[in-house]
Amino acid sequence: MTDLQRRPFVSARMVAERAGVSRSAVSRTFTDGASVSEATRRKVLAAAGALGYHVNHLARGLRENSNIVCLVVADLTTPIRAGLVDELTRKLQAASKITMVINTESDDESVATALRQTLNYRADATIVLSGTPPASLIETCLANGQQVILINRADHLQGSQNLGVDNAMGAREAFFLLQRAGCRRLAVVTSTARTASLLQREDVFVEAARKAGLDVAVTRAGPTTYASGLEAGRRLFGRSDGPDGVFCVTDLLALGFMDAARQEFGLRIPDDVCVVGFDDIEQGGWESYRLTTFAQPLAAMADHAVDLLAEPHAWGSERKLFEPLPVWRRSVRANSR
Amino acid sequence: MTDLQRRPFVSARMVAERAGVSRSAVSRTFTDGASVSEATRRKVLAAAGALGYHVNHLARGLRENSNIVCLVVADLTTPIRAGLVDELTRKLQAASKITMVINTESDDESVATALRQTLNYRADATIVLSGTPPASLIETCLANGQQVILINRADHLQGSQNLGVDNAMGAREAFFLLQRAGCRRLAVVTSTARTASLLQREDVFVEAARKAGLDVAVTRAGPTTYASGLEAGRRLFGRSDGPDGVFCVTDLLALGFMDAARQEFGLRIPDDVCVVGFDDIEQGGWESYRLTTFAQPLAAMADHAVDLLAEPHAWGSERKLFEPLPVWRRSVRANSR
DNA sequence: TTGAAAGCGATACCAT
DNA sequence: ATGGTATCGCTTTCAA
Repeated sequence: MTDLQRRPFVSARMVAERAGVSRSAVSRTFTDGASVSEATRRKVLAAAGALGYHVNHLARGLRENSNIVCLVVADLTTPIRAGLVDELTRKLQAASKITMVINTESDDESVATALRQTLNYRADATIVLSGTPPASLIETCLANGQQVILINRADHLQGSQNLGVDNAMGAREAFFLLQRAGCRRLAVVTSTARTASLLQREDVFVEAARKAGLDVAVTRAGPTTYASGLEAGRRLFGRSDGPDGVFCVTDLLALGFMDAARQEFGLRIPDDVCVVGFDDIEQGGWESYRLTTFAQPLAAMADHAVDLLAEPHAWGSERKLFEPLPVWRRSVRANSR
Repeated sequence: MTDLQRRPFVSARMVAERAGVSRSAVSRTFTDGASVSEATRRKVLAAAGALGYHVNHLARGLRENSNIVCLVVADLTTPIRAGLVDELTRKLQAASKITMVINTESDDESVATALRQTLNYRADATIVLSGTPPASLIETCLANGQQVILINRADHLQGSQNLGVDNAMGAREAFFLLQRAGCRRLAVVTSTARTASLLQREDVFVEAARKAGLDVAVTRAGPTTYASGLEAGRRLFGRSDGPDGVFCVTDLLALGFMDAARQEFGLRIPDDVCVVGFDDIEQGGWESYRLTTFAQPLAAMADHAVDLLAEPHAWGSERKLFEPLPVWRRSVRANSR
C-alpha cells in the first residue's frame, strides 16, 4: 500500500498547528457566538486561508443534524419536474440546507432503494416527487427521525407530510371551461402511467361531464410525453367524429395533441377543437401553442415544503392542497358558439 | 435542555447490543469481503432489520472517500441543462456515487460560494456546468484532493479537467448548411450572456461567412431564452431586408425566432428563411418546429465525466471535445434554389 | 472468526 | 479566553 490513497483534505488540527493554537480555538473561530479573542481569531483565519481549510460538515453532522435534504425524483427532463426541482433546490439552498438528488426510475423498487440511500446519508428529510414509496419504508425513515414530504403523490400514506395541487378542482374547472365554450363531444387525453394525480384528473373530469349528461372518450396512448399526445390526437381524429373539446391531463400531452390536430388534420384551435391542459409549463406559452391551462403553483409549493422542514414535525397533518391557477390563453373559445 | 434534540438514528452499537455481538461484527457484516461467520451474520442482519439500521455513510466518509459528487449548475429549467443533469445524476448513481446539486446563480461570486460548499461536504469531485469559477478556488479544490470537472466552460483553467462540445465545428457546419441552401443575407441570433461557448459559436460562424465574402448581422436581444429569440426575430424582420439564413446559437433562441418569423411576419420556413439551431433539445423535434440543429451528445459527455472520476487524476489532460451531431429536420432547404 | 481499541474531524463541556 | 477531553458512528488494525 502506498500513500496515494491518503486524503489530503486539510483538517482543523493542521490549522491549529500552523496557527500555534489548540484545535478548540480553530473550531471556535468557525462557530458563531463562540468566545475567541480577536488576536487568535486572526491567527486562525490566516492559517486557514493559507492552507485552504474548510470545515468538514460531514464530521459535524455526526453529532448534530446533517442539514442534508434528499430529493427523490424521476423524469428530470420533464419541464414540470425540472421546474419543481429548480424551485426546491433554490429554496433549500436559501434555507442553508444541502440538496442531494436521487434520480430514480419511478417504479417502486427503485424508489425504495433511493429512500434507503437517504437513510445512509443521514438526510434530515426526504422529499419525494416521483413514485410511491412503500409504507414500511416511510415508517423506517420516520423512526429514524427523518421527515418525509410527499409532493403530488397518493395521499393515503401514514406519517408522511403531504402537499400537492388540487387535481380535482383543476379537472372540474377544465370541464366547465369546455362546457362554456359549447363543446359537446368531449375527450380526455391521458397517459398509461396510472399515477394518482393523473387518474384523479381524468376521473373528476369524466364525472363532471357525466353529471352534465355528456359522454367522454378517454385515450391513453403511452407515457406522459409529447409523443403520446401526438399519437392520441391521431387516434381521436382518425375516427369519424372527432372531439370538439379535449382535456389533456398534462401540458406535454396537450402540445402533442395540438400539433396532431393542426398539422395532420388541418384543424383550427380553438375554432374546431378546444384544448385545455394542466401544469402550465413554459412551452405552453409559446406562440405556436398559447395553451389554456391550469398552473401548478410550484413556487408556493416549494415554499411550503421548505417551511415544513423548519417546523417541528406536524404529525397527522392534513394534506395541504394548492389551488391550480387558470391561465387563459387561446386554445379555448371565450364563449359558446 | 430536553431530549427533543436527540437524534434517533439507529447506530451500529444498538444493533450490536440487540444481536449480542460486538460493534466490529456489525461493521464487518456490512463490509464486502470481511470475515464473518454465517451465524453472526444472520443475527446481525436480523437485528438490523428489526431496528431499521442503515450504515452511516457520513461517518464512513470520515476515513475514506465520501463518494459525494457535487453538481454546480444554474438555470436548471433550461431543457439542455435539465438534460445534462439528468444524464449525470443517472450515471453517477450507477457508479454508486451520491449527487449533491447546487443550484446557483451563474455569476462568479455565487459559483465561488458553491465551490466552497463542495469543500465543506468533502465531495470527491465537483462538476461545474455553469459559470466560471475563479482559478484560485479551483486551486484550493485541487489542493484538497478534489477533482474538478468543467463541462462546456471556458477552457483556460489550469488543473481542472475539461470537456465539452466542439462549438467551432458546429458553427462552421451551420454556416455550410446555410451556404449550401443558397442563403445570402445571413444573421446570427445570440444572447447577451457572453459565455465562452456562445461567443465561440458566434465568432466562428461570422468568421466562416466573412471568408466566403458574406456579411452577418448579429442580434442579441436578451438572455438565452425563447423570449429573446422571439424578440430577435422581431428586430431582424422589422427592418427592410430581413435575413434569409439564420444561425441561432441555441435551440431555445431558434424556436422563439421561428415563431416570430412565422406568426408575426407570415414567413415560411425554410422557403423564405432557413434556420439552424444548436443543442438539440427535445422541443426542436416537435411538429410545430422540426428544427435542423446540432446535437450535444449529452449521454457521451456524461459517460466521459463519470469515467474521469474513476481514473487517477489525469493531470494536464487536454480538453476533450465532442463532435456535435447534425440533426436534419425541416428548417433548412435541402439544396440551393 | 471475534472483540477491543485507535483514529477519522469536529463540537461541547470542563477546568484553568 | 484557552486547552484538554469525551463523544458522535464507523472502519481498521491488532490480539486472542
